[in-house]
Amino acid sequence: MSEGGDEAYPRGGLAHRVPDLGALELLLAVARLGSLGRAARELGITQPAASSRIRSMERQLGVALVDRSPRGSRLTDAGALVTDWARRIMEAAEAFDAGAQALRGRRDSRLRVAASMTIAEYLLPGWLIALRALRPDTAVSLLAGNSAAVAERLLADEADLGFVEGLSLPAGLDGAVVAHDRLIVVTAPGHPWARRRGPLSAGELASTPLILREEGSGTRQVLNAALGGLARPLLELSSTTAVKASAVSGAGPAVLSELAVGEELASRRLVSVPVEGVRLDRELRAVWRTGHRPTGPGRELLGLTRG
Amino acid sequence: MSEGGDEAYPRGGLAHRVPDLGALELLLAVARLGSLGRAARELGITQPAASSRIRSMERQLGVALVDRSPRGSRLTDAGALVTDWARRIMEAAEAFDAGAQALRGRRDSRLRVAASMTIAEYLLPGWLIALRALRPDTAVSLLAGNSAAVAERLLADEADLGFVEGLSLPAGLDGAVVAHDRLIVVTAPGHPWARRRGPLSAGELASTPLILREEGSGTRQVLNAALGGLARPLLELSSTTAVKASAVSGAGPAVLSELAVGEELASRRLVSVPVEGVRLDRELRAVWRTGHRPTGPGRELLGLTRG
DNA sequence: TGGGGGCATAAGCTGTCCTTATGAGCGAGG
DNA sequence: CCTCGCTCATAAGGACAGCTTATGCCCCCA
Repeated sequence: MSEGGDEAYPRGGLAHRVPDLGALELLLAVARLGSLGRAARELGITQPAASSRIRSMERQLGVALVDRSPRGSRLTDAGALVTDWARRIMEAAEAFDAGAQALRGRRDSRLRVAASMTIAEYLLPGWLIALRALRPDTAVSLLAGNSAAVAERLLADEADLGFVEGLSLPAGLDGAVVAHDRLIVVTAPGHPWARRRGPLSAGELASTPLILREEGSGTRQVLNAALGGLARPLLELSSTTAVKASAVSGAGPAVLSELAVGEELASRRLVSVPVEGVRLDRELRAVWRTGHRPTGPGRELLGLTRG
Repeated sequence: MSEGGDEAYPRGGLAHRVPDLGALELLLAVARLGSLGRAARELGITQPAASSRIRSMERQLGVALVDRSPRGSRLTDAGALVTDWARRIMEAAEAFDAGAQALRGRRDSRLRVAASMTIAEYLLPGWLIALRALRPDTAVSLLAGNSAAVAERLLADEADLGFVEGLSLPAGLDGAVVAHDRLIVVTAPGHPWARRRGPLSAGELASTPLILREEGSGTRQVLNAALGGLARPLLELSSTTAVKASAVSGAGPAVLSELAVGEELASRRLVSVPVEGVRLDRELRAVWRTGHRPTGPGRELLGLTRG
């Protein structure tokens, strides 16, 4: 009765419980600039719009985010925390944007990149953000495919720079290693393997049912090759996220690319289990047509990946 | 002339170039379920709404995302990539939601947590997500503050479980180490320090101007303590993101929490420089009132953090 | 040859977010 | 002392995005 109607939080998807990207962007601007009005101006809206938007975000979250004063606005303690979490979302959005922009593949792009999936998914967006910071006017186009497709594009001079994962270099191409994609075995911290003394042997790994991506996926292929046979699936899931979620909830050990679980390892939601006697390393290479080492923006991007 | 008007991408903030969270959520559902209609039903909207929303997302991005057929919809190659990137955004949004929900701090929460900033910012959301997976009905409330405030809450029995960073345990509390917050020195891959043979000495670090958070920040305090004096700032910035961005763009070496740069290290936008002779490690502890080791949901959460 | 699942289109409604216009608190300077 | 300049809040109106219902077409299968 006396308990108004705002107790229960909104049902429905995440999107109804998390402020939209525009609101988060505004919050970050307020945090940085110290005033609603200045933040509004920076985003090209009016001060009342900003005021109302922040207010409705506070209502949605049920938390006061900014201390308003006649001399500006500062974040509350809770606001600082929310802002930090919001920043993570915006960083992911920035990566999305960088990738999507390249994917749009305008024909007038100054740099045409062809990349394999793992690289395009995990690494390229970060590189593109860095490249954008360095050379804001470089338009990049991206084509994603397997190693053979990447090689084909390069040889047909339809791409300036490629990225492939795999052991050998396709014919007609030169390359340089830019990163390593290491498959790792992970479990929830409560799993017996998390407390092992010594590393896992190849035999143990091969004989234990694992949470895996579906047959045919890249990581599954690498794992099969490394084990010299077929890995035994405990669960077969169609997305890396699903695999991670299962592992976190303790369903069993999973095998995943190291690139996919950085966050979970850092927060100890997952623990890495050492393995010996198996080559789970895979080299990720930048490649180009023999004798056509990239110049201009391609060289720039290459520099970002190799240091 | 002949080039319509959709060549230039929309001006304005990221929010105008990245689909909103609802659209991304829908895309993930389509990817998972293989049909627009099923995805619509899962999200509680109608099939035409889903159809139109996906279509406008494709228009916004300038890329076909799904192959529609009379027998369902599957992602295109580009769509799979976009979906992967979208998943990262949604994961960050999930962490935001978990944190914000706890921050709302309803009085009927079954588990009251008090945590220091670093932990609340980087680790706690992940733990809360894991806890939610394990015990969906556990309502958690979060209060963030410094170590003294956390101790005070616990001693006043206003919190069931605390998390503090620091060397010593406040009086009246028991605790257990759950993680380590290590400050690391990072540079852009092009920086001379990235190619060093041996580790950096404390003296070199102390005498080199660094990109740092502002005086008074937690990381700055730890750094000063470790160096036994004052670090020399090359730039003083007020957010971790700004520090990272400066370092990535090559402005100089920066000192940051390892937790803040996982992604950048993995993609080699930043490189970690080893340091010797300095204790940049800081232990992160779970704490509780002496003799009141948490039970129920608190024990559960503790288990997630310690394995 | 229906029936059912899939998707697309059209028309109408609603709510959100923007704008402009205005007012009120606080501090600095003539 | 008063006014200017900055801050934020409120009110009223308009534009647009996204939802719904209603429909149609396509394909497969029984």
